[in-house]
Amino acid sequence: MTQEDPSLKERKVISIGTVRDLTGLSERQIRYYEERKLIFPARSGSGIRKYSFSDVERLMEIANQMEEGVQTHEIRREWKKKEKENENWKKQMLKGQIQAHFKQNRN
Amino acid sequence: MTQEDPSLKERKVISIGTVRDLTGLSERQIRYYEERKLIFPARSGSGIRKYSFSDVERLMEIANQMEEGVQTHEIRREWKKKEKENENWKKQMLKGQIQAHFKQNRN
DNA sequence: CGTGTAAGGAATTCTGACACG
DNA sequence: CGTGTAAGGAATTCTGACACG
Repeated sequence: MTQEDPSLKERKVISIGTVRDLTGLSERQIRYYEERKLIFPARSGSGIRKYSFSDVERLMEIANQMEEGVQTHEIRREWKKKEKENENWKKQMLKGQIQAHFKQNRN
Repeated sequence: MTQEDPSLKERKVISIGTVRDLTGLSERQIRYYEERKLIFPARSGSGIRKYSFSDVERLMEIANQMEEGVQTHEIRREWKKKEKENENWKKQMLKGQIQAHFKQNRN
């Protein structure tokens, strides 16, 4: 109904204590993963970290990787890789769209 | 992906300061509307109020009503009324489903 | 490297109350 | 009735550091 929904999952509104409860991680761990550039909370005016549901999901993925013994460094590397692949995929899709468009016009 | 999504909007994870920022209402107002049974935050173990995105939406509707000069009492009354109507509507739908089912079986 | 913890301070939240109207 | 505010206390969060390994 109210149209501001699209990004509910991305809104940074959850503070670290709640994230702790949601993920089962310690605050120390959550802050550390930020230090290692795995997670990027927003900050309230007074400097308090605010997380989104997306961030919470991400933290749970990180927790899984860590359990498997993967180092934060590796997690970050893999993440960036997938990010790049995703971008390329989007580019290809766009290309396809454009070609399809011209094809249609020629018929 | 992670299957716990359905209720993202209902998860009580936002504390009152953030709700204040999101709605523009004062904390006093937010607590008062709770006192008047218009909103029902959860409580953390230590007694801190936690709101959902749904609650935030609701608060914005309340704010609109209040601006129009409607009393909390009236808002509550109207709300309960709509709730009841909604329940009846669901019952009717269910009835329809059942009838359709039997009809199909007879053919 | 990843995480626990004690330390000190700042910001948040809570309740009950007085105020105005 | 609806809301502001000062009051005192409890819970939360923050950072930088020491510890272990």
